[in-house]
Amino acid sequence: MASEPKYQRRKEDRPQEIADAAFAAFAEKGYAATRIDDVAKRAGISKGLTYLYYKTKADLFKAVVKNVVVRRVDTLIGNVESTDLSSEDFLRGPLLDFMKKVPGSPIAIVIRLLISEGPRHPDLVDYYYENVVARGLGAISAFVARGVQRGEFRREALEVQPHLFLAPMMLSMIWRLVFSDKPLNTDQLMESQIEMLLAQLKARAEQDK
Amino acid sequence: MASEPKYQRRKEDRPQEIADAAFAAFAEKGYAATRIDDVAKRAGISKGLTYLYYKTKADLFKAVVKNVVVRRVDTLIGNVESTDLSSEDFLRGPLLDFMKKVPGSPIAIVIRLLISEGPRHPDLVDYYYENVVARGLGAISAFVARGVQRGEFRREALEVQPHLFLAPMMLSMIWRLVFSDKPLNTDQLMESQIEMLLAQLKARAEQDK
DNA sequence: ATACTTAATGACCGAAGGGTCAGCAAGTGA
DNA sequence: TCACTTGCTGACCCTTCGGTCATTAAGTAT
Repeated sequence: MASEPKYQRRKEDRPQEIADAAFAAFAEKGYAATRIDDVAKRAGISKGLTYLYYKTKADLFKAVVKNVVVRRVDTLIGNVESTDLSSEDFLRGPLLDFMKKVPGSPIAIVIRLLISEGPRHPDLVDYYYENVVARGLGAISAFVARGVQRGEFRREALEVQPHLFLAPMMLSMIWRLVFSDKPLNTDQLMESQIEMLLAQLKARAEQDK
Repeated sequence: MASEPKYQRRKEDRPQEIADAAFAAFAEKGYAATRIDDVAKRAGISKGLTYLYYKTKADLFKAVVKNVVVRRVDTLIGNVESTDLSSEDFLRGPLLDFMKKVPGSPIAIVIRLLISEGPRHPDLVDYYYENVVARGLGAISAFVARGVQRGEFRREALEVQPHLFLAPMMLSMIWRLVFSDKPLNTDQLMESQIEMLLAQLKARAEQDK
């Protein structure tokens, strides 16, 4: 009678599994309060194995953040460039949908980690800035510029800071992270902002300053 | 010849001094990474004394947050109620000034702490919500309602969520906490938002939905 | 001066947890 | 089937740190 093997060797899958387990643990307890033992238990392996694939806890942290980022951002930014909707419809449709999803997505967790641990991992902050923030803001700026070229937006639209699109999304994210039980109609928040911005982008100049 | 006394007994001042030292330490390293020894050293006392005034590290954390909160919030909210400026001037003046200051103030630090440690201190989150967030949002709502009563704002202004006023402030705060070295004209962000909101609040209805 | 109270010290304890490594056993090839 | 490589285990080490407490000495009242 063959006895059950105690474990399987799965060199290929381990890193991803460990990173996933670490993400779950960090999400629940934060970086500092997460024990490597927890991560290992979640991944169904021994503590020692974690150190075979990630030299230190900080390395693991970095892998987790990059992992979550690369998986999602690219597809999302791609949409902005390839859509054939009118600028107005795109704002009210796909962009708004995206923004509504973010506060409840893993991206929010990553942001929480960056806020609390960022100062101790400046290289990670740079990585995140370049690959997410700068690209995201760039995509919005490009989108507005295209709207102007097409004659959908007035010329002054170019001066609107792209950050304004994201501000209510950030507030919603923080709100959910901190006051998870207090109600807030975050969707409406973002809708209102988009409408305000649209009014701003489209309006023909009516008064000179 | 009288020898220097090794220390002075200053029962009255110690709690405040310890809380201040703890705030500085938490601000620099975060809650989990702060050692009670650090706090004691900053306060110029021994570790043991800390425990005479605060039973646990968590107690100290709570004292710090409440401390920073109570000192500032009340005066700020008072302004909203006692001003004699027109609603429009108040928005562009004192409110805007206040919002510009917050991202660089200790309040930002407290928010960072709440974001990272909140889930482990639900009573603190509740305290903060009731004494800062709810009151702040309430003050804004009351301000808008008064503007409507005075005929400065249109009736629909009542439906604008007060959170919209604060969204760019939140984004600016997070930005500075995470990307302290990347430039961003946060003042302009908040100015634009206020102008957009003013347009929204004042506008006579031009179209029915 | 002297006795007394208590703020303050700092050595110490015990638990926790990051990181190591000697050895085990799962897979592999002949 | 047997030798060999290496993914994997888990006991262990050692430092760190929250929290304690016996002791000291600063202030005070008489």
